[in-house]
Amino acid sequence: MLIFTEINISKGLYLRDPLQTELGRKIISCGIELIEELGFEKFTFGKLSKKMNSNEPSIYRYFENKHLLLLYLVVWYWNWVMYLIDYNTKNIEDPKKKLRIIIQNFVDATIENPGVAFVNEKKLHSIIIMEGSKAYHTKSVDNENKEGFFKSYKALNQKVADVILEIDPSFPYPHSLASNLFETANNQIFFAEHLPKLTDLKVKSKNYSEVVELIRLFASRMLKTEI
Amino acid sequence: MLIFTEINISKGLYLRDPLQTELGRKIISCGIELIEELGFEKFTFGKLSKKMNSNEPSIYRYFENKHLLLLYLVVWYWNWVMYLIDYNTKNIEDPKKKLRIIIQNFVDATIENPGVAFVNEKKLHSIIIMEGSKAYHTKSVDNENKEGFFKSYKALNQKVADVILEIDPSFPYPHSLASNLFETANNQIFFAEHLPKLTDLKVKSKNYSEVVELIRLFASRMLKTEI
DNA sequence: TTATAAATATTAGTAATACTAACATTTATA
DNA sequence: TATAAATGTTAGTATTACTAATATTTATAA
Repeated sequence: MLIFTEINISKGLYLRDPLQTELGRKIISCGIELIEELGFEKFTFGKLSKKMNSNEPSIYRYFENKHLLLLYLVVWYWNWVMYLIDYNTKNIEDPKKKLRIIIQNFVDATIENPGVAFVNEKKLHSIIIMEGSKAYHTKSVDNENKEGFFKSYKALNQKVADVILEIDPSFPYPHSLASNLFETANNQIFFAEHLPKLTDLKVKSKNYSEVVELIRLFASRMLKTEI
Repeated sequence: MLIFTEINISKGLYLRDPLQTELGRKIISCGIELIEELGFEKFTFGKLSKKMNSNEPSIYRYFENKHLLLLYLVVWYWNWVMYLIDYNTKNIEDPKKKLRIIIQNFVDATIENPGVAFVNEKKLHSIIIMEGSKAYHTKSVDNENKEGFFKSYKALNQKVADVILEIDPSFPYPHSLASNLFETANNQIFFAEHLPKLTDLKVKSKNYSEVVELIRLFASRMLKTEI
């Protein structure tokens, strides 16, 4: 069995590794709770420190600012999805079956058994849906890309692109399709929950089965074969 | 010829209609310049007032906060794309041809002739690519939806969904495909410009022809007919 | 066990942001 | 010319996004 580790998180993302200490793990767990509750704009390190019964300077010793904490969580999520895909596609040869599993894990990386005690995967998933794109839609994205902060997303994307090419080696846009399936999954869930006129899906109480069906149909038609 | 007006912008979005005064139009034009330059996080009304040689309280008489100014610009963009589509698909019967024109206008709503003197469409387009999704990925989205702030996006989406259904009346996800084509266009441009490993496209100096090709292939395969 | 280092907490501070109130001045309109 | 509307000016508050300095607690090593 694979072990889920965070060795893929770039050093530069944090000042002190939050996984190594109790306080660091509390920043992650309470940070997830509070960002999910308040939304990223209203979330501050001051409020987080109160929730943790700690203090602002201690948090600043771990993360330079709240943007890098969000990015850390998003990178964590990408690693978590990568782990789930690796784990669930192990020993599976059929690339179509692999893509089916990938889609399932794209849509709902929360139904799997708990990964790490201090990470609430359901709330992390909510943060990805609501705040995820803010982690890279910033003026600093190019510098952060140079620092290697997005290599998890790229690795995940490359893995999916490879499966796409296994299914159809002549498909001209494997990377675009891979990122599109991932982004579309998150986006259509957001629309279903907040702007339902922009989608045909119904999502009731976090039941994402219709989303899986949609993404499978998208993938099937794009690759001209039943996924 | 159609006239591009802003009657579709909900009253609640602003405190005083910026189109009615010189100062209001300056808020829009300088706001576009400055958000594009600084990014939305670093953009403040204080900086904007200095750029305009005006003052903060005057800006606050038009917009409650910078989030609503961004949303105003995004709604403007949706209306602008809607206008372009209406204008360019006028008297065209063939729904496939209509969808082709829609895709062209999704990808690049800037190559058309200038709409309104005080709006720099190229910079507005850059803002949409970089900051657009922040206009609705907030905790206030449900309230703002109730206020009708997203009716422009819904109307645009419905128009495209109708064309999709003209092409294939049995297609099960017309609204999802419509929103997906729009979001994918913006997203793949962002990736091409900032995280190129996540796409197969090359975008050099704002030449989006490859993006149009990609979206056309996506649409063609989804609808099982050459668009 | 004690010495020492490392981590955390406390206090206090600054500059910037996100506003609001009160009032003065300019500009438009009746 | 009177009046209202719009804009400008000044001044203020609460919050945010940090940082510095120092005290205290906790872990580890001699």
